Amino acid sequence: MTPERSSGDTRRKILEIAEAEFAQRGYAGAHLQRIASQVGVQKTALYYYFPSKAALFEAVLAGMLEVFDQQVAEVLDKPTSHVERVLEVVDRMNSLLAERRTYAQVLIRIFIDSYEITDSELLQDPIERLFGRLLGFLKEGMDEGVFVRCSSRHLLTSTLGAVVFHYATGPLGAAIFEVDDLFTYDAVKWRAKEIRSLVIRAILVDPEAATGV
Amino acid sequence: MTPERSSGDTRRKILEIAEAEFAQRGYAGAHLQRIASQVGVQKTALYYYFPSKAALFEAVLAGMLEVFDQQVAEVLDKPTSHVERVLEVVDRMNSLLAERRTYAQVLIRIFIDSYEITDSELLQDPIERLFGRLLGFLKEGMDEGVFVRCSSRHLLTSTLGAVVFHYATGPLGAAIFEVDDLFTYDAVKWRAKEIRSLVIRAILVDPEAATGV
DNA sequence: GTCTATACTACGATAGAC
DNA sequence: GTCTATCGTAGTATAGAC
Repeated sequence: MTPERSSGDTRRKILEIAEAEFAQRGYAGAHLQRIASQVGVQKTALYYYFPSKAALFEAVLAGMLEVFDQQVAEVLDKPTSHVERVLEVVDRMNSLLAERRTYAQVLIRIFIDSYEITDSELLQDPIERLFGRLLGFLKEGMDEGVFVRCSSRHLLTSTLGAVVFHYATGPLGAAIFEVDDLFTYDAVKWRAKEIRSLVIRAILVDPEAATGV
Repeated sequence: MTPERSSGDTRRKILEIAEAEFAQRGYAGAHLQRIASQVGVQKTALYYYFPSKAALFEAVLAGMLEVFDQQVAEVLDKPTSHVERVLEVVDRMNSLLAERRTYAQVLIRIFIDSYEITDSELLQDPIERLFGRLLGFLKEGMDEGVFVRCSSRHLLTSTLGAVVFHYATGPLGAAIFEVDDLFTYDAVKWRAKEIRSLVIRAILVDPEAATGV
């Protein structure tokens, strides 16, 4: 093992468990006590790594935003067509939200709980970068005439809501689907197919053209 | 004034303020202290009307679900076409979410925080009724061949996410739109137009047919 | 129907031993 | 780097006066 194994491991483990805790219970509902005991340390040990609960929350959000931004950038920087890229972004989002099952809830909470984090400088930058990237891409597609012409901002929040909300619905959403879990292999594959065809209809000027992409 | 003015008024005022408090801060983040002081009574006075914080939360959710269900039922029971009705439901939702600015957040929290409320009998019924209504309507439209054939459950969560998320985005969403407030008359009218055209493209087999409805 | 007073618990956070 | 001990605050909730 590497020399820093223990040190880096604990910090990473704290972030991982805190992410799940914040996702399920929100900022106020998450308790450092619970996080610490799941990590296997005393509550106060958390303060060695993060100066406060708010700082821990910010670190969790920043980490998640970085992953999102990296994934989105990787797709959008490809030299493929706008049609191909928008579908790949949606696919990638779906996979990411399914693979890391806390992300959808955390992402929605970034907005819903934004009263508590709007003044966080650490997050302003990644948020602006991510949304700027996506808005710019949508506008390009409209200018090229392959995406329907409309408000790119509305299209973005609508699509985001459609894509993300599904995985954030928790037990109640599972009940609607009459399954135990929305994150099984089959459920995710089904979701990918459904959200893809919805996006095709909602965004593309010529939905037929997307067949086979 | 009516004889019961004071009594009914206080209860109503508590519900109204609690709704805003729960919406903004979530269940755990809402404090009875803050609710009481905004109502203008002592914290303990709340316990005269509701036996516990959880009961108050349930009452808030139940009230909101009832309004939603009533609005949806009113539209869906009309003898008009499926195309007309689906657009009117979306319009009505948009108006309702805009008029009562806490609803979007509360609605999303019902799902996201559903770990805390899945065992509430008071809410099971209205939730099932509302979603049953909407799912049945979507299936009917598909059977009639006017809505695109796909999973009605996926279509419902996607559409719900698209419609509701926008108004739940708080200050951060406002920042994306570069406005101070998403609830101004103009902003709401704009949103109505955008979400309507998105729903037309996403749900209707023949989007052109919706012009003029 | 609303108040004062209060019990009990748990939170986030700090200080300092090891 | 993690612990024990502890502080101050604030939470939900109860009992009983008025």
